[in-house]
Amino acid sequence: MENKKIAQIFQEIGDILELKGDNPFKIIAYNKAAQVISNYPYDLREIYKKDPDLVKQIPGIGESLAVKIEEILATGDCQKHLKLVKEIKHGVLDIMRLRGIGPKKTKLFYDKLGIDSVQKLKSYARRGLLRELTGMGEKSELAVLEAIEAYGRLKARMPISDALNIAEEIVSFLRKSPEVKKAEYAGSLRRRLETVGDIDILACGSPKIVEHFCSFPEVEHIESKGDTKATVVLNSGIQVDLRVVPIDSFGAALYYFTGSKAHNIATRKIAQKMGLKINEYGVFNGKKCVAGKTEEEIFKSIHLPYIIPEMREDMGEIELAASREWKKFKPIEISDIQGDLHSHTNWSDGSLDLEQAALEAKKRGYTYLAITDHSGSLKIAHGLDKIRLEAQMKEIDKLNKKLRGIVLLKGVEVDILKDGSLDMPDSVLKKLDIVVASVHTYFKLTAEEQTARIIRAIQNPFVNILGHPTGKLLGMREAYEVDLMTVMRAARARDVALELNCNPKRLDLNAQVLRAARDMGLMISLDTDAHGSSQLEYIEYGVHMARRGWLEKKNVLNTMELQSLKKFLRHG
DNA sequence: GCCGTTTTCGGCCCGACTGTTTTCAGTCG
Ligand SMILES: Nc1nc2c(ncn2[C@H]2C[C@H](O)[C@@H](COP(=O)(O)OP(=O)(O)OP(=O)(O)O)O2)c(=O)[nH]1
Ligand SMILES: [Mg+2]
Ligand SMILES: [Mg+2]
Ligand SMILES: [Zn+2]
Repeated sequence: MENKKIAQIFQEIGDILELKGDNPFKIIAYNKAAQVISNYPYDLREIYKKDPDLVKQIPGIGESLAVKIEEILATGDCQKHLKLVKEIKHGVLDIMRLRGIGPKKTKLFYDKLGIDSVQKLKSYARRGLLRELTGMGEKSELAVLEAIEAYGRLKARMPISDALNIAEEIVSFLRKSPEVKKAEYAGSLRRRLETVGDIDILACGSPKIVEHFCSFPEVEHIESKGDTKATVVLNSGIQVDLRVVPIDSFGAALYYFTGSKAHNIATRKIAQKMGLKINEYGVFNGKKCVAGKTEEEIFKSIHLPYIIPEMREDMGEIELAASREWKKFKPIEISDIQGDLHSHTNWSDGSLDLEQAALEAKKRGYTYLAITDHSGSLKIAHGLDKIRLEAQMKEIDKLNKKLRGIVLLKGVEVDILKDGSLDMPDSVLKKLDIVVASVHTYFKLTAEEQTARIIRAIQNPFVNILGHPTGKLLGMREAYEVDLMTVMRAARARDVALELNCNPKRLDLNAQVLRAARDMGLMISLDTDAHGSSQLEYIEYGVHMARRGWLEKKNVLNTMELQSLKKFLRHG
């Protein structure tokens, strides 16, 4: 998918134009285009091939940017970008990315002192030469040094699971104070983005809350602090933003702080057209506040129904909410989930035995659980060979006679070998209730090879689900190169489902892919890939992610009752 | 550079904190 690269080019054009002091609204246009393209569900190359005119129908892409997209698709880059990159030293972009240093200061340092790298900046700051510049002083010079220090220590984007626990801790810490009437986490965390840049927390009550917040034991230092907001960095290097507003503004502030920024701007524009103004304190008609206590009120004031946080990305959700389609649209809920179709036991690299696994599923109110241990070629995972898998099948049959209220499905997570064949003979696969096929090796194939390999695997008549379809590990390993759209069409044609792997280290399938799947009627299976006790809980991450991809009950395989599920698994 | 049931020109979300400043620019959420 080249969308990411195109988005990066537009983002960099925006950054350089900003450095040069170009028209701020042009810069906004480039930034907006980058945001839209990076969240766009479809491969722009495919869209362009289908009909070049479709590209400029994407909101935020006009004539000029459509031409540049065409150029990038054809040549790998565009002249405007190449020219701008030549005009600046690359080090100045690094300077601009330092916290508290933006385009204006970066330009000042370069124009007046020829500073074109973080290294040089540090040396000038140490020698006290920055404070001489107009608009600079001792404090801002020190801030530059601190920003350079912080650059290495500050945590980059992290998987959502790394932030969730600490966010909940901070929220309960705040709630202990009598000053705090309400506290919630917001931002990308509340939208359940798979990675988050920081933790955003909203509290309602008096300005004293800010002090209390800064006294949280894990706070390493305070970046900024006022009556209504503060930014701190924890010992772990995680940044936490607090926002404090009066209780009557709770809904407006939660709405503002949940974002996304693009969604906020979009609905603020709608309000503007209606003669209203939305900010974090409420919706205003002149001086009069017409909404603010709840998020529902805010939506109502601009004639929109409530949109769930997971969808607020300004990627069409506002248009959907305003359309007739909305009545029929019901995002999937956790209670829709009937079972789990990918789990491991101590027969391979899991820790529970079959019965314990079954009981955990039953405890969740599930009616089925598929046991899908690894196949033999995965030695590190103690994969099952044909003999042991058949032995396990017998055990499961026996156990199912005994179990009440839960059915174990006999399955395997069969390894996809390098050539796309499967690590288990068809004669065994055909006896199973369910087959998950996944890639665990040879991540470095070319996109063409990997695509052909996976398609061959899912063309096996016994495969039901393609496991962790991109192989990415959040913050650890990139997705392998693969033409996912082609894989998805092949899967759709053969009634194979794609897995949304709910393990928080993976969250493999993002919102964009899920939306594409939804549009083509491709089934998605929300699988926890549980390897031990309590890991069926990962389904929560998956349901949130599914909602980000606009999935409804009907798009998700494991919302089916056992009977219809079995029918689907038999391919009709 | 994008966009349009008021507009094809003239707007483009709105506010808090910091530091340097005699009234605000820069940066960030
Ligand atoms: N109206 C408006 N709201 C903003 C703006 N910037 C940020 N916000 C709101 C929406 C964001 O979701 C929220 C938190 O800001 P963050 O910078 O932490 O972004 P967010 O949490 O969405 O993503 P992140 O994972 O932290 O990068 O504040 C802005 O320029 N305008
Ligand atoms: Mg955030
Ligand atoms: Mg933030
Ligand atoms: Zn697995």
